[in-house]
Amino acid sequence: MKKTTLQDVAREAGVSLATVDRVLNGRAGVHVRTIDRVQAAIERLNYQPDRLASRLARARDFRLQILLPQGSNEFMKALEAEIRTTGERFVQERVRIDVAHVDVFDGDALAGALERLPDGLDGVAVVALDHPAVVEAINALADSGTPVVTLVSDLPGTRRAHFVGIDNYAAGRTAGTLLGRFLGGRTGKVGLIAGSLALRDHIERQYGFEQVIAREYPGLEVLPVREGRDENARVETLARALLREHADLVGLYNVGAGNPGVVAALEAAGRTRDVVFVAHELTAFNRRQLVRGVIDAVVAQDPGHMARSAARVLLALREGAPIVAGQERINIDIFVRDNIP
Amino acid sequence: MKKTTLQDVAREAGVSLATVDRVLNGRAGVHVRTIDRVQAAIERLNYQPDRLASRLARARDFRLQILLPQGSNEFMKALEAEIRTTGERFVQERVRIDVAHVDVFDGDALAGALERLPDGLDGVAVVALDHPAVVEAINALADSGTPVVTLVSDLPGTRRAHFVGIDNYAAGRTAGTLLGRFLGGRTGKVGLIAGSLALRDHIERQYGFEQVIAREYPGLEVLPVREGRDENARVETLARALLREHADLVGLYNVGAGNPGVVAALEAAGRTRDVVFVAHELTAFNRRQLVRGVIDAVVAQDPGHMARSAARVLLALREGAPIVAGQERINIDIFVRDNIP
DNA sequence: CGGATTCTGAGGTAGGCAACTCAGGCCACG
DNA sequence: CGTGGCCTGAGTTGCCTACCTCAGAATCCG
Repeated sequence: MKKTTLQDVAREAGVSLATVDRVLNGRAGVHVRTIDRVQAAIERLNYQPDRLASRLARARDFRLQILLPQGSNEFMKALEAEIRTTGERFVQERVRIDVAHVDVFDGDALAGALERLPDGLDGVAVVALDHPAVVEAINALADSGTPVVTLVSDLPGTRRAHFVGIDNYAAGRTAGTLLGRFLGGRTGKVGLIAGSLALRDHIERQYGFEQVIAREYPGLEVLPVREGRDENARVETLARALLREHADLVGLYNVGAGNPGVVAALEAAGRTRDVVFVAHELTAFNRRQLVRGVIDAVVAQDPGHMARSAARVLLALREGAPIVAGQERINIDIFVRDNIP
Repeated sequence: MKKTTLQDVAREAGVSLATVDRVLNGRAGVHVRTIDRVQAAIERLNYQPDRLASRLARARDFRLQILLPQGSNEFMKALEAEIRTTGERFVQERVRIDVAHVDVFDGDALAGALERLPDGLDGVAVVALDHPAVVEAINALADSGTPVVTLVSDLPGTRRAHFVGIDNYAAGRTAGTLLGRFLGGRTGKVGLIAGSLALRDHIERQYGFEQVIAREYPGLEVLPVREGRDENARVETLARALLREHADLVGLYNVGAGNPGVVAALEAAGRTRDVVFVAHELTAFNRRQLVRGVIDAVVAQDPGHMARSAARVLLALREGAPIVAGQERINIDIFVRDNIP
């Protein structure tokens, strides 16, 4: 049994290739009656377009737009680098990936950027911020037929087609379990540092973490969260204060970036070994500290995977191809010193 | 700057398309002088074949052959299922994936199967067994121009082009670190169960595990490894014996399959909570035990990723396309109850 | 108001896209 | 005058798309 082609469908429906193509791509200029006939033929023959052929024949390249927060942390930089690498590879597949930067914390700016996006985009990936204007802008884009995926930080209330990222609540719980188990029955206080309490992912992680500690490790007391704004210096100040004020501090969890600050504080206090420290993301720095034994575990999401997944998902959405769930799921990765890639 | 095509190369070299194509695909019937001319033109124009077009124009589909151990454990079954799923999707891309089963433990049988593979294969993935005849057969295949990758279990001495799997030594170390840290200073004996000491991956894991425990956790003593042959009943017997003979058993590491046996033994002894148990692979059973808290951590490799990676790598090798290292690296995944996908 | 003219919507034709492939053709050699 | 070796030409792959055609409706003009 040979593969059924557009030709077959055209013959079956009694129309020309162009008409079938118009129906398939939802372009105008076809009578409703004809559309029905063509669709019936497609059903009957179980026709599936050949992605290779259609990509080859397209005049225009696919254009994907990625919106990242500007001037941000190491993880975002890694993500951007991965997106660019992915972009280079996808050029060969007739896909162009553009990266733009916006101010994450300014909802109106982000919404404005979304609205001012050029026409003819085939997909948009955006690091979403929870703000009414952003919700609106994403919905408008989605409604206009441009597939939208959220990246790293989700906005579940919108009509985005997909989320490329992890469940940060589960990530926080994971951090809690690791810290709790690594402490192995020791009792005392646990310091908690977040980047900003305006970031949904940070709040979710914090919440998951606190919940696990409260429920499973009664001997541990989580201190009130402090905001480090993902800046090394500021984080260091916070960490030093925590160490100074709480002699019985046994654990530290940094929800966001700024880990060099934490490490510096631990080193200054000479407590790199006995304080269990759980951090996020497998940056070059964190990698070194894992090996040194200063960071005990890292909870991470793979920026390379995320970049590729965003591109694949957007393309699949555009081409009407199925999304392979297992492939596009972003795992909550745990790294200890022994399984660093 | 437009993309350079075969046409351009042909014009530049002063030959026809067909000739360039022959040179590109290393087919016979071209004079050495002409080959040089064409290759020079390719260099000069920095020509890169269009995979889309070539896939489309191929008369024949790509054919990949996967060789899996027969009648095996849950992980292998999951891997096979993933390979079949991958195969279904790749059909649309002109790739056919066949799966065959061989007896893993019989080196000659595996070598024979490799030698009897049909002609015209575009790639072979094999769960390798360390046996001279197998080494020989893999090298012969590779030398005949068929890309070969090893799957799950590697054979570094051969001319296989790639290994799809994890570093099992590191996986064992990871298990050791998790177990050691989870025990948090408790002292006592640690039981070690392997499937078979003829399996390279099991030995490597065991070695990595023992090394970490010996070096980092002086309070723990690893008991001599016992072979459970990946069978539940046999593993249960071993686990029961360990629990009975060692009152101070605080940890268990099962290198292979048969975890239901371990769990049954732990339950019978009423020690599901206080013995730290680290297992491998995220099977349905292990997932449940993680949630229940009987298994404390799972060290895993993602069968879906491995299936897709094997297919992608073989294709890339065949098409002369680059391999994206980050995408094809198989991670040593750590799962605790909170980050189960 | 009738016929000519211009729109407009519906649908067809043919020429790409970038490679693969097969039936020949040409030349030189024996 | 065969026979290889080397190479060309033209047809294919499955789909996209710019450019047409054509009928019927709307508009115009005398």
